[in-house]
Amino acid sequence: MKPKKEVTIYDIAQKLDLSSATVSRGLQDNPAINKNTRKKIQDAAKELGYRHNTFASSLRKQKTNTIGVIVHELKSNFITSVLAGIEKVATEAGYDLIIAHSSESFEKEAANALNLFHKRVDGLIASLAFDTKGLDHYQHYEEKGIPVIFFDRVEEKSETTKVIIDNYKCGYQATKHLIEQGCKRIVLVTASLKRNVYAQRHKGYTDALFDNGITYDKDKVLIKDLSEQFGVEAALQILKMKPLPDGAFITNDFTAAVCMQTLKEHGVQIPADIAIVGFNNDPISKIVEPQMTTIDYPGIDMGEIAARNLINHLKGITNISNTQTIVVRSELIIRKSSLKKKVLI
Amino acid sequence: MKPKKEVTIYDIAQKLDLSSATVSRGLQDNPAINKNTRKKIQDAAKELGYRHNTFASSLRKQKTNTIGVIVHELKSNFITSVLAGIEKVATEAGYDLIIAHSSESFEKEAANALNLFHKRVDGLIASLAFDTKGLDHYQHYEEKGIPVIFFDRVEEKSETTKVIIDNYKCGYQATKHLIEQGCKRIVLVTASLKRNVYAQRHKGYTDALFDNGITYDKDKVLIKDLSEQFGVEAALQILKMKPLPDGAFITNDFTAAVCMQTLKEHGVQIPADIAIVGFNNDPISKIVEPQMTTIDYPGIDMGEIAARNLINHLKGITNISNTQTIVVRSELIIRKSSLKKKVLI
DNA sequence: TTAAAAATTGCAACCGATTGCAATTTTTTT
DNA sequence: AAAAAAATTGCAATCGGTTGCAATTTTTAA
Repeated sequence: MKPKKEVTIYDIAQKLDLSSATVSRGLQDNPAINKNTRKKIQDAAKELGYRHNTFASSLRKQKTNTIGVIVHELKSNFITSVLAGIEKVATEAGYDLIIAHSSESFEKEAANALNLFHKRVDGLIASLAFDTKGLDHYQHYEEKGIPVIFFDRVEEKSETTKVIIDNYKCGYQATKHLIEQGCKRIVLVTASLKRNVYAQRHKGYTDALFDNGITYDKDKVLIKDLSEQFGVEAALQILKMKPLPDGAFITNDFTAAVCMQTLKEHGVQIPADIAIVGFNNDPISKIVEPQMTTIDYPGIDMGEIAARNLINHLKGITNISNTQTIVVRSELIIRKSSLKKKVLI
Repeated sequence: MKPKKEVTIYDIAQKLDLSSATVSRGLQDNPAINKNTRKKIQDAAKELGYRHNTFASSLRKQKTNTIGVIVHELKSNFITSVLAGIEKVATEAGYDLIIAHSSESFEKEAANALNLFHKRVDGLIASLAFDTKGLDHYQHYEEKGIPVIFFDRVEEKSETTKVIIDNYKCGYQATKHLIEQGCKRIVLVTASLKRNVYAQRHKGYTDALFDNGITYDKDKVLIKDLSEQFGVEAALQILKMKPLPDGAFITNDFTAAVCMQTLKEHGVQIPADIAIVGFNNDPISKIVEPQMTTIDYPGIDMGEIAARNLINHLKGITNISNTQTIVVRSELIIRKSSLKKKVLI
């Protein structure tokens, strides 16, 4: 509660009888300044309790050393993994992070994008909201030449750099796996097909059905928001289907867990009656009973890759526009929830 | 890729043949400026694609309109709820957020505190890491008169403002509930007692035992990090105890879920053999089987309260130092994992 | 010992927005 | 119509650090 006056480079300069320019350089360890002088400056700074003024610096340098991150949701194991990856790389490279989340709202996403733009982030890493249409709200960035990298939820047709997984392959594999387990009536529970990840998974699903001679039935595709509530709803819908489906591919582990639980409450045996495959390899997938077959993909790696590419671009080491799309590995992890047949391992 | 020059108030001033001072005021809707002039300025700003320069403004005004948040972990449903609460209030009040997380490391927490200090946040909201000792790393803030509010994980003896729940009561209630269900050998699985929340819960546990004539047995208290791994370890330890415990209070739902799962794999019946109470009311607590009794407390409210108090202080409406401790409601939610006796509801 | 090269340091002009106070213009009052 | 009050607008300094270029000092070479 004693608002001391801030210490500036001028105070240091005065104390050491130097110019502010020398002090500024000294604090940055600029080799143009004599080693002893540098030491003296840094010591004096410590002694006086100097703190670097980011604004003054950013104002003059026209960059902030800050990376903006926009995610569609924080309450997601995948997203927090990605953030961990981004943070690791960014911290090592001396960049700060500003994290914003859109809560799956296009409006909030656009507002965040604008806000971070005003905050003059040096670069942006983003994952789109459910209902985000187009990338016009990132227009500003392009105009100013501020690099933007998208991950996971991206706009496929765009010319931007993206870090994604092969959602088509995942959808295909998951469905094929269910078919191999003998499933013939496979439900797909997913979110808006306007979002690339869900559209691709859906395509993988339909193609796998087709390749195995199973007719696609649009009534078996349930689309909503992948919330807890939807898990219950989906289960109830499935229960109403005659004949009862014998497999379900649910593109989110939490929703899948809730759905499975509801099905079980209604006397359905998993996997005997209905085999289930989730998506994300969330910790919850190992907690539910039976443990859930799911798709694993490395959030932390995606974060690291996105951040590293962005930073390399910022430092002029590489150029983002050369790297259009980076596909990260993903794999089907088979657990009990989908195993109708006995397997020897 | 065409780095246009930034538009400044001077450009607007020139275009409208006004002074930069008038433009600055006009952009802020300062009533000292003629209404028509204000309109003209704002229109011109839009037309030219002006964007406010936060640094210049912060540099001059000596404040950033930014609140720093330090959390011990992002991968936590509770924490993300708190963040949601903080964000809601902050956004409404026109404050931005910078979120940093310490990954339960004292060093990272201190580094983050320093970094946010350098970024000149107007105020700070923080929750301490496991092993954080003392509050010396927030010393700078006090010296500069920057308000800091702690939530959940706090330093009890400190004179700071805190938003917490009554962990003692929670620990007492949870334990008492288990006793009422007939448990006599109750295990406590928790984290370092150096952290207030765990110390208080522990005290509640011991007092509840004492009040009910049960001897405290320190071998029944398992302390570690509340990780997934620890859930397994705790279960194995419990299994080794002779006679087998008949109740367990595990101060984290995820750890509790893993522990419960491991116990079940070893043939233990829940709750018949061992009744279990968790902590947090994480979504997972409703997914496990049987559904888990747990302590619910409102992360979102805690976030809102913390943010609102901080902002009110910043605006001079209230003074933080008058409000030392805010205790938020919490309650025991009884589910099947602890019900040894039949209950009529 | 002197000239040339290298190493240090300082000058001064930015970066953009804000704001106390003065100046000017407009409106109201007498 | 003149004086006083109110409404607008502008002047100019300020926030603190950065950096191109010039000036000075030191070191090395001749």
